[in-house]
Amino acid sequence: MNLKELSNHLGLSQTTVSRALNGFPEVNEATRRKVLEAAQQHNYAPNRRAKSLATGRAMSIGHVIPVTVKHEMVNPVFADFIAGAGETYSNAGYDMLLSVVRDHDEEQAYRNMARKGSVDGVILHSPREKDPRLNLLTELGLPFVVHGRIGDESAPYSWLDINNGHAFERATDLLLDLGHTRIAMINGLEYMDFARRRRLGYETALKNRAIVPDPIICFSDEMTEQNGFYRTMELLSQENAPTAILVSSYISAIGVGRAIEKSGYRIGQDISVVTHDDDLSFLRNGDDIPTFTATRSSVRDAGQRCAEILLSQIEGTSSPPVQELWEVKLMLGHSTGPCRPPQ
Amino acid sequence: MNLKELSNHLGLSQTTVSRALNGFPEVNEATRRKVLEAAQQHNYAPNRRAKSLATGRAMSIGHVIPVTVKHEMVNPVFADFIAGAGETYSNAGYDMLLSVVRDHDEEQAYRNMARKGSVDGVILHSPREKDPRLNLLTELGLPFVVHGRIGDESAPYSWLDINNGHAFERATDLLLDLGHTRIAMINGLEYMDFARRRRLGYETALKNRAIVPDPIICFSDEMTEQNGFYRTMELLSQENAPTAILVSSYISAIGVGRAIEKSGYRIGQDISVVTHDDDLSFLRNGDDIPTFTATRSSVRDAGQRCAEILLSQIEGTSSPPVQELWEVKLMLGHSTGPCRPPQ
DNA sequence: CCAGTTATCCAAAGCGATTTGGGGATAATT
DNA sequence: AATTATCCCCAAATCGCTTTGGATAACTGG
Repeated sequence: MNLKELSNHLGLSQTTVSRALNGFPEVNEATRRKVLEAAQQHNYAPNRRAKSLATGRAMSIGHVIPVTVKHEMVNPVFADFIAGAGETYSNAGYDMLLSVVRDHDEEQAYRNMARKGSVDGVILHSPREKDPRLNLLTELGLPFVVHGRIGDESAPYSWLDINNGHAFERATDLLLDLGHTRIAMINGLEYMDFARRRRLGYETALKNRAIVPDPIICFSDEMTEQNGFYRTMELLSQENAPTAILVSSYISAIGVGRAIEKSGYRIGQDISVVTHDDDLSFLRNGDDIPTFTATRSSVRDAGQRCAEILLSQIEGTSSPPVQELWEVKLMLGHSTGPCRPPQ
Repeated sequence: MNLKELSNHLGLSQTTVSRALNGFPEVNEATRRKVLEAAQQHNYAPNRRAKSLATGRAMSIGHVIPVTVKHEMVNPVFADFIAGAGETYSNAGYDMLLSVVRDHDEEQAYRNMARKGSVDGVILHSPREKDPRLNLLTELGLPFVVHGRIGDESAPYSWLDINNGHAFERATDLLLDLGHTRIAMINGLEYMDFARRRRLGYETALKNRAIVPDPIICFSDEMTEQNGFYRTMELLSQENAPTAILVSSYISAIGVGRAIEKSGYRIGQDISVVTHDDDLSFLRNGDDIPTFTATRSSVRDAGQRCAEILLSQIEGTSSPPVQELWEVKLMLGHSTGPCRPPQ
């Protein structure tokens, strides 16, 4: 059933039917009712592609999801981010277009979306410190919102980020306050902006107490459970092993925990652990008292808010860029305790 | 740059330019070269919406991702499934349309996709034993492939499933062979077809050894880390506590492991654990020797294959339904050992 | 009673592609 | 030389919607 058939059936013009359905004022209320009824009865909904072509709006938002070539890995936080964003989209009548690509093909993916006109805007995921996609998208004239930040946050683009630096500075301070001085860090890939900022926060806290960061106990890699495990095994076998570990992802922290247990230590007693926690729906960090002491921020909420910002950017009239920096909660859990060096 | 502009620029008709780009034979090779060059140079690509409208093919595939109202949870296996499927789609020039909805709104989501003509086919996720979506999609005339199976697999629809029943029967047999007789099960929601089949496999194995399944040690719930943890704590505090636990998801198994450690037992020594493992990219179950003994099957491979089947269904000429049942590997890891009842 | 509104509706022109049904050269065949 | 094929190309219709620019009839106030 298409518009022509429906309007023939009703003995009305396509114009009137279209206007009735889209809520224009110049149509009699009685007619509108008839139209709406008939539409419902015949299960009619305007063809999306035709509508898009006529209005010039794709009514869909693109997400480019990179798969790392290195480990063929897709970041699991996307699941929750997308759950948040998706809800906002549906409510506003937008579709979500996903493009899953090898991480080095990301630029081309954005370029294609723009060329083919299949989206009205995009969310930029996993920003790097210097990210060519910033210029690319600006150049393409495609509205976008960055989940995170590019190194240079003074540029006039919209972003939503958590205060990674402050979060990790506080986390480090907490450990220092507990008496730990040899604090390891198992970070994400540090060409990612969030990881770089976390590292800076960590170093700031150390330097404030005149502790020189030791590269031997700092790792930067993909945030898998396995990396958490192996890096921790490595740390614990060192001569001057750390008494505390700062972790960039809850998933890695699970591996960290496994390694600590396996080595015969107890988390929170022999070794303290603080992790960042994206509050993933399938991996909640405890109920009232968290399993891991953590800096927590819901990535799902971020998805929802990013989507809102993007839609208002698209529908609003050239509004100024929105830039939001969210502070994170520091949740005290069972994984931290006073420094008590082994042996 | 659109087709009209490009053809004006070239001094050719739109017809010829379109045919040149789409590889039709009735265009001079010299002309075609010129057209391709100009297209490249002006960064032209046909507008997706216009092309779709003209051809009547949306060139996109829909996925409906349910978020459970209960725990606001999105199943993390989607990330990997979609990574697999996405690759197939891009290679074939298809887009992926994601619709994230509350789990009780799923039907409406499929219905909308069909009405609005925004997709050429869909993947049906998380099938139930009796699933109304089967009839719905058939009725809507929308090509689809089920990831999993509906209870009645004799119906003529395409599906790709792993042999859940056999997998869990083997897993249970393994535990029985190790001398365990009191084997608990922490399963997914049993209105889901996969969970039901796993339960049946488990019961079959028990009955073959004349053991009556005990409902006190069988749980059916969402597969979160937390559920794994709490159910295990519950099990271990029982009078006649089980010596082995069968788990339906690697994520829950992590919680199971945490509970076992926390209770002062050792996994694989005091308590044996076998889990199903979807081989998630961010949660690999060990390298050579798995952390957990597991029935393993890559959900990413499943995504890729489901996409292939769906595309061939859409492009092929009314081919018969494809039904594939994959056997899973049983990987021996560190989490199983001979029965050695505590105390 | 008449010009000026107001309330409703419609025909037709887009949107940007594909595709149908020729048409004019040029080459090949009688 | 006339006819037929073959090659290459084009004008125009089409997909299903929105939107522009009226048109008609009823209603208003002076």
